[in-house]
Amino acid sequence: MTSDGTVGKALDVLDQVAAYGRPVRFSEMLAASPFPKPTLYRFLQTLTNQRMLAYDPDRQTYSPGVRLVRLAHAAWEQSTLAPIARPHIDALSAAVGETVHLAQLDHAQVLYIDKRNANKPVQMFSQAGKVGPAYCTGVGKVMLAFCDPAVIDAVIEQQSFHRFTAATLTTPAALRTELSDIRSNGYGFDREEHEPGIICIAMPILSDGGRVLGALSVTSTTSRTNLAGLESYVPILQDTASKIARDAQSWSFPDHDAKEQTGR
Amino acid sequence: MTSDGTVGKALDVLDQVAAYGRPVRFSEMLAASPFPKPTLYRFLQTLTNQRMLAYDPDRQTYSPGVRLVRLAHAAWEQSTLAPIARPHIDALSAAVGETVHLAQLDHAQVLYIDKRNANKPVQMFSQAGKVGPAYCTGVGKVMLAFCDPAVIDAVIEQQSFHRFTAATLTTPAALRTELSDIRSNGYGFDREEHEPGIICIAMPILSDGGRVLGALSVTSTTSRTNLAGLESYVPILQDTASKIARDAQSWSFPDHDAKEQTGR
DNA sequence: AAACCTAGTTTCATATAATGAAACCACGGT
DNA sequence: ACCGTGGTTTCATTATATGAAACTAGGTTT
Repeated sequence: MTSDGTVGKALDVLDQVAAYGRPVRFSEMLAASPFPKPTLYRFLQTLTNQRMLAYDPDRQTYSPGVRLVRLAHAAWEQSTLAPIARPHIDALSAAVGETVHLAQLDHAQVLYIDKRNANKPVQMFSQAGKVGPAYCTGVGKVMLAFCDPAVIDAVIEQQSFHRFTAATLTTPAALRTELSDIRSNGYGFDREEHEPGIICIAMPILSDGGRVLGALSVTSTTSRTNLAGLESYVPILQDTASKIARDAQSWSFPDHDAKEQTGR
Repeated sequence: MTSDGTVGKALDVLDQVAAYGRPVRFSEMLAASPFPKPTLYRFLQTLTNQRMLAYDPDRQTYSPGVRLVRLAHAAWEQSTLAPIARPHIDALSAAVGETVHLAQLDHAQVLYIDKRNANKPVQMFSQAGKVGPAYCTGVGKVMLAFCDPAVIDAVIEQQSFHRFTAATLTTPAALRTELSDIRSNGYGFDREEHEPGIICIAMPILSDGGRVLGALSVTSTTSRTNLAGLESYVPILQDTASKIARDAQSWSFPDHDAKEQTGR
């Protein structure tokens, strides 16, 4: 499944660099790479020439390159809910005065697409582009809950179920009952499952056909409110989600987790 | 120079998709592509499998994929000035109350890395990740002015010199004298050269060695102020730029436009 | 200072993967 | 039923990626 052709391998290398989250040396990568020395070396050269990577000659380190930022802008504007949702998120943010997140599901992980801080608007890549675990975030669980059973199985398979807090759901079984609850409610919570003191209410964004387009959430702290307090946002969240879904409808959305086109 | 190997070609295809700025059909791309039909077809398949592209089966269109957003987040955090500059930009924004831009030079174009909106937001062309022309933006001219002569020549070579407004500099000669002025002043302006009514003052961010790290600018409109008014921001801009440069120093920055590593 | 690492770079015969002309589908129109 | 356009697949040919081994530059130990 993974790695089709030379291009796939090169992109794996790119992912590997990105995964470090810091400039990384050749030897370091080599140790963790399935590729032999010269192969890895050439991939890094090629990617650097293409400015997908940036090379620091002093420290001899590689990091993700600026060309990605440019490409991502196009991706963000065309292939995510963000541009459609923007006005609705703005309105929601103004109404609730709390941190608002917009997320989509990408490859078994939650990808944050946009964000409004309570106080000041934050730029797109400062938070947007960040990924989080699907099993212990409000948006993650809510999106998962409304996916096809087959997708749910596949995604659960890939979760690490790392315990972040005392409340983290750490077993597939616990997660499945939670998903079931979410399906009957129509929305879900994060009960300090990812960070202590941080709670949120999350609402799925569903197309007419019931397909999951994304999710949005309002986040707060236990010091400011509680789950019941967050629940008062349900109407406005539902309203916002359905407006986004409506607008997305006309746009006719690409299927991000589309099955491979070819059976090969 | 362009296109080293299969990977380079695939990335060219990716760029092509991104350049359209909208979902694009296979046949449309084929018409504009140097590749023969099956080759282009396979590149699109590979990129789609890798989620660098998103394919809409209904409309049979391709757009940039979400994987890019994730990768770009890493790039933004590691290979741009943005994380280092953030606190300083925040302070600057608060002090001047106008739109503030942070930009870097990427491949003869201006890449906007971060942005703070004015209290009173004016709808404008720019956003983080967006690119603009180097020859008719404040940040572009200012960065170019302090580049090596060889780089200047190369970049000027690649400019389109499209006339956006009456004030746009449309010849290499005009641009070169402007750059010379900027070098002696230490900063530069955008005199409605890109958009009518929009003016800005731009300050380069230079390392100790005099290398161009990026630029920042304060933008306003002719209805609110004039060039002389913007000039009053020079001290705070200089201060901000030097603080960013100082912080970047310790970080030891990758060279984005590094010469190719190998003489081949 | 000679010997010896270690990390990075280059070579080159071989294996592998990309290539693209042509053939093939699928479907909407006539 | 026929044609035509747009998309997909085949397959012999060719170009490209591959990786063992050899090499080089710095730094470290004897």
